[in-house]
Amino acid sequence: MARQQRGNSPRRATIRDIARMCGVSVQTVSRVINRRPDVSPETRAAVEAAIAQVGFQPSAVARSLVHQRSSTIGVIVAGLAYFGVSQTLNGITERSEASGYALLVKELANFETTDIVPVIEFLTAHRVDGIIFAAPELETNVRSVQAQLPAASPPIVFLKSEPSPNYTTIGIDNYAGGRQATEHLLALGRRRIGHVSGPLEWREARDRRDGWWDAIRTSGAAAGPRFEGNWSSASGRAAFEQMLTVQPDLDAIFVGNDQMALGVLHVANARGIRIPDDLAVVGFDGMAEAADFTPSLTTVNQPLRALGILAVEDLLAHLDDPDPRPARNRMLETELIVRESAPAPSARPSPAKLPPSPAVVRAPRP
Amino acid sequence: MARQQRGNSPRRATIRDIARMCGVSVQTVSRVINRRPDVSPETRAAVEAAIAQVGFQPSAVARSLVHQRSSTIGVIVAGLAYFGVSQTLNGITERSEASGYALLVKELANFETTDIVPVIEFLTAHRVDGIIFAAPELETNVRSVQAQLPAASPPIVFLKSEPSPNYTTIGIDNYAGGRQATEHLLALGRRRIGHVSGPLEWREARDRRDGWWDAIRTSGAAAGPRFEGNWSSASGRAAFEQMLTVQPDLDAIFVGNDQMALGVLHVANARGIRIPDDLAVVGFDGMAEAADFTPSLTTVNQPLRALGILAVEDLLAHLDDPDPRPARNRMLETELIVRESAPAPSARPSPAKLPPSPAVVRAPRP
DNA sequence: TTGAAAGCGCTAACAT
DNA sequence: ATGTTAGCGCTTTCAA
Repeated sequence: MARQQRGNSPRRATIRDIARMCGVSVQTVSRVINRRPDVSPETRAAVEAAIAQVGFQPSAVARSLVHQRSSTIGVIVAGLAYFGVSQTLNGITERSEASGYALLVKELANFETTDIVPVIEFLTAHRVDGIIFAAPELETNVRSVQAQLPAASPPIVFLKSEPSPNYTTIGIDNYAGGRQATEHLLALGRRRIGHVSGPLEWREARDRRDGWWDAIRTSGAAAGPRFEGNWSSASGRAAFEQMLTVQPDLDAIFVGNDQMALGVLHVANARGIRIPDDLAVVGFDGMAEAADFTPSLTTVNQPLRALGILAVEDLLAHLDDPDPRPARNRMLETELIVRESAPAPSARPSPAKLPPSPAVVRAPRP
Repeated sequence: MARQQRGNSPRRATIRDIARMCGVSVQTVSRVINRRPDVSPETRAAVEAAIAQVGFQPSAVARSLVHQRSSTIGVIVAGLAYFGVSQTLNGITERSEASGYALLVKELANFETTDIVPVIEFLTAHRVDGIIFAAPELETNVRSVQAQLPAASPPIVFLKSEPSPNYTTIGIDNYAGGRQATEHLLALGRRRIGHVSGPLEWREARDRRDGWWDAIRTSGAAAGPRFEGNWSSASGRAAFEQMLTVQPDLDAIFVGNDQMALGVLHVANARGIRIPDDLAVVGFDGMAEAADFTPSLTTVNQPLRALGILAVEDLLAHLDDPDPRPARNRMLETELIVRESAPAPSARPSPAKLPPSPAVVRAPRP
């Protein structure tokens, strides 16, 4: 094992060292490094030999300084521990990697962080070529971020579902997803449909709740109970237990994410509540494990990786755009995955055909 | 909404612009930026006003060039979609953020990637101050990485469990964890203990299997069947189904991770196999959701976040170290979390006291 | 307290 | 095919 791990002590070779070693100018070395054609084969060989010999690596820092480009995308995240966030980051890394871009990742200390200026400034100071704001959309944070954007920032894509005329956004249609889930339950003939939501500071949580609520209202069914969790399975368990005390005759429940749904299933199994006969359950996220819950979970799949991939692609496509481009807004669709916890309506005849879902109607929400 | 999202078009203000605006030298501006004391209050005020006016941000790139430091840590990951990897990254971001370090993240295209040279070179070219190699440890990759380390690389910490005299490593004791799990099952009086392993190219998978195997051998019990999964719950389901055809009278099973354990529980529940009465199950990872599996899962908890945190701390503590430091090797302990799927021995009297676990004995493995 | 000069490592633009 | 000059934006001497 020849080489030791080492600090920066032995001064790193520079382009000038190589030039001296070969008796050529730095320019020639630069040409070799950048695979320019206008170098004689012999010179090229000599330079390459020298480079290999001393293990020279051109400084990307110096290059960035000259080019005013870093081949780096800044990513702002929060809550990497959450399924959605980490899946999205996964898509971002995958796609940026494929185009030779590195990621400069900054994680917000907490979700409520409204002072994002230092974070953005850190990234722009590092001259990232673009920024992806992938922190969950809270009541306050995104709007304030936008208001605070420094004058000269690179292109930025917000991963949020509220479109804006001034900023590029890519989001997932959580509202439609919530409706989709609830309409599925209605189609099953269920009429007492509860909801366990995520924390309502999260826009995702509010949108899903709104979808649930509007679907119920539209159907003419009575409002069901709603309790709030914090996305964890433990909180789903707690919320469901509370809900049972309030309304024991629930016949369906739409849960804001798959993990909380796991908690619901746990309680139901423990209490002998039969799923889906006594209680139909639909989750949200589409995590792979949901297929192996007991029983397997019907859920609304989110294209989270795609979200990350599209964000990078949008950025790459518009890196060179002149100033005040029209903002691009894009919304991705969810998809219902039907499993045992809320089977297809054909499996159990639905008592009445539901009217087709009319135009969106928003109403006061529980 | 005042400011528009914009490209790089309006040339970014530099320190020189500020200097001209204030009629001072660049040096003075630099002093203000760096909060040096030797600037008159009036000058400082004027400079700060100008900076605020044009939204000037000093270029971190230029600074890095001068300082030969980037306040950036390079992270090499693979399989961000996996629970362990993402949890560890979570710890890394948290800790580095706290110290003002940014993360330059590169994801390997796939696990088998043995040619990591370009990745390392990318990071060193960007003059990261340190590198954390957080890709899962495969049969081949880590060793080859170490052999290929470029001459002048910054300090590197390998997140792997095989200690090395030449490189700093931090790992989790998967072998002990596997033993721990299996000994728990033995203490429950189980004697026909199967194992669903992860892909055996992964060192984590091999170590856990070895722990299982050695615990069984040590106890004098007969070897149980072993099947290999790919960490997913679906693969756990498939592996367990195969296992049942081979050995239907299994009374316990140690599963290489919690997700595959979920698959096992799914099959058991579907077939009416009672857990833990007919079959005791122990998983590995300690993911929070395991508490809400049906039944709740006994599992071996891994300190994954701690792993990330310690990696960063090690790096930060040794950034300025001169050359060939003695390598530091560290191993973190796992912890058994006892739940319903394999309850504490007191719950059901164990037939015989097991001898205390003797020194490690490795034997040919299934 | 302030400024001038040199240089970090590289590339673009113009020589030759 | 190769070299020279200038400069990217900043900080570090060293002077004044």
